[in-house]
Amino acid sequence: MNISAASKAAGLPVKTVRYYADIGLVEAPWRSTAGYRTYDDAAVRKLVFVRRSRAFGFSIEGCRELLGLYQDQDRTSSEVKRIASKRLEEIEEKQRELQSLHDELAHLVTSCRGDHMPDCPIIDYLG
Amino acid sequence: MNISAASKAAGLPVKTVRYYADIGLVEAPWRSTAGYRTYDDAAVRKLVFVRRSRAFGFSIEGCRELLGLYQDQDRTSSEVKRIASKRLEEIEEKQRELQSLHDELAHLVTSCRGDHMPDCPIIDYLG
DNA sequence: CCTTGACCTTCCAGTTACTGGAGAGATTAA
DNA sequence: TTAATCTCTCCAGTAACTGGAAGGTCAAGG
Repeated sequence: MNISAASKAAGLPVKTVRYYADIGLVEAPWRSTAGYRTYDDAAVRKLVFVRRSRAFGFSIEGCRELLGLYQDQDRTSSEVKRIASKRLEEIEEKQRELQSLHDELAHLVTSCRGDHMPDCPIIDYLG
Repeated sequence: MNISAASKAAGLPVKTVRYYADIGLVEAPWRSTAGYRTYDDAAVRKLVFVRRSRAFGFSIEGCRELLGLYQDQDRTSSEVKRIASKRLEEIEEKQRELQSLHDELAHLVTSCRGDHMPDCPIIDYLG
C-alpha cells in the first residue's frame, strides 16, 4: 500500500501520515526500491489508533505511550486506565474553565443592548 | 514607566508586553533616550484590556479588533456585541465537543476494570 | 517510444502566541 | 568602581501539522 492508499484507509491526510512517520510515531514498515513508503494492514491499524486517540485530545506523546501499550502483550489495563483517567480529568478541568468563561461572557452579552450607541458593558468590563 | 513596571501593573509578563509591542497590538507610547520602552497609564489600560480579552479566549486579531472599538468613540455597542456573541458561540461549540468527548471517554474509563490483565475496552475502542 | 498526469520524495517555511536565552548596552545602589 | 539589575535586539523553540517548491517514479494512452 502506498501512502495515499494508507492515508485513505486510516482516514488521515497524506501529509499527516508522513509527519507521523517522520517523528517516529507510526513508521512505514517498508520502502519500495524507489523509496516510496509502503504500509501494511498492521501499520494502518496503528494510524487509525492514533487518529482515534488524537480525537480524544491525547497529545502526540500521549499517543506514543498508548500505542506502546496497544502493542504490548504484557500491558495491564490499569496502565491504560490511568492514562485515560488523566485525560478525562484534563477534559473536566477544561470544561470547568469553559463553563465559567461561558457564564461570564453570556452575562455580558445579555446585558449589552447592541444598539447604535457606544455604551457597552462588555467594553466596560474589559477596560 | 519602564517595561517591568508596566508589566506588573498590567499583570502580564515582560516578554509578552514586548511581544504585543512588536506585533503592533499595544506599542509603548515613547522610548527613553537609551531606547527603553516607556509606558503611561493609558497604555497600561490597553494592556489590561488585552489581558482580559485574551482570558476570554479572543485571538490576538480579535483583541486587535476589540481594542480598536475600545478606543473608538464612534463605536456602536452592536459591533461589540456581535464580536462577543461570535466568541460565545465558539465557546458553546467547544463545550459541546468536550461534552461528547467526556461522555465517551468516561464511559470507557468506567468500563475498564483497571487490573493487572491486558484486556481493556479503552484499547479495544481505539484499535 | 514518448508524453502526460498522477503520484511520490525531501526540504523549507508558516501557523499561534508566546517563551527562553545569548550578547550587549544602561542604570542604580553600595 | 563594581556588582546587580534592568533593558535592548535577535534567534530559536514550542505543538501538530499544513502548504508549497523542486524533482524523481510510474502507469496509461497515442
